[in-house]
Amino acid sequence: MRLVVARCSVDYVGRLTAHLPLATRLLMIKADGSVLVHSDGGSYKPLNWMSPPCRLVEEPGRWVVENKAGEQLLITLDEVLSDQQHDLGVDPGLTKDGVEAHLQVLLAEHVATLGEGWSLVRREYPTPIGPVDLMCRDGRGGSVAVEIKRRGEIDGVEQLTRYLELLNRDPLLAPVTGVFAAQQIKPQARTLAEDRGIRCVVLDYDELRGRESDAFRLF
Amino acid sequence: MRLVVARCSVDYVGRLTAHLPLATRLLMIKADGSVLVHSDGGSYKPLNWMSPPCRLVEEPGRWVVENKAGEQLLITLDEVLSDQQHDLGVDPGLTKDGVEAHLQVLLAEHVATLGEGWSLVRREYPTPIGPVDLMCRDGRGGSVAVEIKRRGEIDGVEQLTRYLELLNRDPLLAPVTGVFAAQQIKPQARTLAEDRGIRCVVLDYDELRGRESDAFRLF
DNA sequence: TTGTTGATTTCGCAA
DNA sequence: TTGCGAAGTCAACAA
Repeated sequence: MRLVVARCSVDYVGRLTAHLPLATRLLMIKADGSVLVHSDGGSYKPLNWMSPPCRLVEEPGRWVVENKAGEQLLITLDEVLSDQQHDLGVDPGLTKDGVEAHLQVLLAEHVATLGEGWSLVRREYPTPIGPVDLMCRDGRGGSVAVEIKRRGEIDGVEQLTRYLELLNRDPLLAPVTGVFAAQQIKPQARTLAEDRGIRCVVLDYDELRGRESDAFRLF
Repeated sequence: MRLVVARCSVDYVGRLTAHLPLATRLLMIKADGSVLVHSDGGSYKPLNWMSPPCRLVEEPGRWVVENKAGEQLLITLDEVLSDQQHDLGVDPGLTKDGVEAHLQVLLAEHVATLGEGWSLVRREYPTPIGPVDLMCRDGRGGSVAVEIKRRGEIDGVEQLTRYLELLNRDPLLAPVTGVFAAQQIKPQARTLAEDRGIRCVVLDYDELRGRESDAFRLF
């Protein structure tokens, strides 16, 4: 990785046109040729960048970074304040926990959270327009499609609605009711869901994880 | 901005739990206290980070970055290979062109692109569930709601459908037809739209911009 | 290769 | 401040 601190102006021409006037910035050139232009603030997103695969051509006082699609990042260097190279090697990468997939696994193991006598038919129940997160049977044996989101927004309700419309065409399955389960449900999503007869359930991740621990403690 | 190259391991505990095993990485500490952990590859997104506002506490061999919500980024330093500080100053920032807002302005000024005798009623026509991008009248005086996207996907069709359903409840306005206008319309979105009687129009940004230039040339 | 969905999304605008 | 939609979204995963 090469780190250059320089007074520069930057122009991007590609999916849009963007210009950065002259200022001092950090230019990060990664081993794969990608370039990031960072200022001293903002979030993790660079002011401007070129994603790999791309190639950097260095001319005196000017860098041209171009990718296959013809998008260009032009960096005009006014003054280079620092230029250093480091060999970082390949990164072993990140391990995560706590995302939607985990929520799905947890709720699948504890469908009783949704109601007494509920049982799981299957996780990732296949339909022609995509898998339903959970297919369950409620206490009276009725089919229930459950859509799980970390944050419940209108899109999720629309998605579940499409599943329900399709599933209810199957006479062997119908009637299929719907449950929209999320850690947080936005008011507009809740209104739309309930207007369509879909039940909303707010999930408590820590509580589900707690039940998980309890289950382990039995052994 | 402070740039540290170090062999380190990183743990994030917050909205999720994530771990980075020992490796050589770039640690970028911005003036606002935010920290970015970059490897020599991947995209512009860091492997791990803490967004501002947050504060960094330096202990021997260990950095603790914490924000108000109690999310923590723990960096365990094994060996510091480089540590340098640069004064970048405040960045003047980015100017953009070519986004959806501009498309909306351009099409509003050239609704005739959509059909002969068409006129604009108003841009950002308000409804209880959000503003319709353009409300127009077609050559025969019929109301038309236009949804504009850069890339037309299913979400946009759903959105327009909700608007149309609502607008058609108003007897003074009904019947309201729909136009889904985008620079690019995905096949699935087109199928869904046309199935619902919504007309699809592919916009040519350069052509609209050209008409704009033509208009200026008249003066 | 293409499409779909999630994201510690981030970012910008408007109410 | 909050909420919502767009993003040069990116990235992972399935078809």
